[in-house]
Amino acid sequence: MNYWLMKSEPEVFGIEDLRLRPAQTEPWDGVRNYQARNMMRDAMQIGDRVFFYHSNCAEPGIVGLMEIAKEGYPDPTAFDPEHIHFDPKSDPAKPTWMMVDVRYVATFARTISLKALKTYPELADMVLLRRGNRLSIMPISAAEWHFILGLAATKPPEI
DNA sequence: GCCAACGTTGGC
DNA sequence: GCCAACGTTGGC
Repeated sequence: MNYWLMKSEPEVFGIEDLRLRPAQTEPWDGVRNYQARNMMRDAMQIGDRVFFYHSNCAEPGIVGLMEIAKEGYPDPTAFDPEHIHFDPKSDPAKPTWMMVDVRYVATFARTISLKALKTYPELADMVLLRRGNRLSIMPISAAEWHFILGLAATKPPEI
């Protein structure tokens, strides 16, 4: 069992959009970064748990939980010239870009904000909090996972 | 809207 | 292979 964090801009696709999808499941398409691609292709497994992170919004932070519903497979948006994530260099016979399917699990009663996450020494080594980090998909350690779940289950983090 | 940080591109 | 220019991410 692995733990992950995946970012999305809520104005584009937020956790409420996922919750309302048929089967509450959605392909996580459009990732065009090799590190993130490698994690989806090589490491993510069905049943892995995922934090849903809202980025580029009024209150960036972790808003809920998902799980991996389908392991890495080619991202068809890379081959669609009409699509915003079209990549003319990607060969359908040898796909460059991969995606996974995610399934909705839960929405937290309150966002665990980036600002709050930064206040806990237990989370000091989180990839998310490393200076200059821009990965849209990143691993979470088991210790970090359980600590953050504890925050969500108890009183809402202040700040 | 600004801008720091980082990845990618392409000239050489 | 170097590296400057450019584009993107994402917090603020």
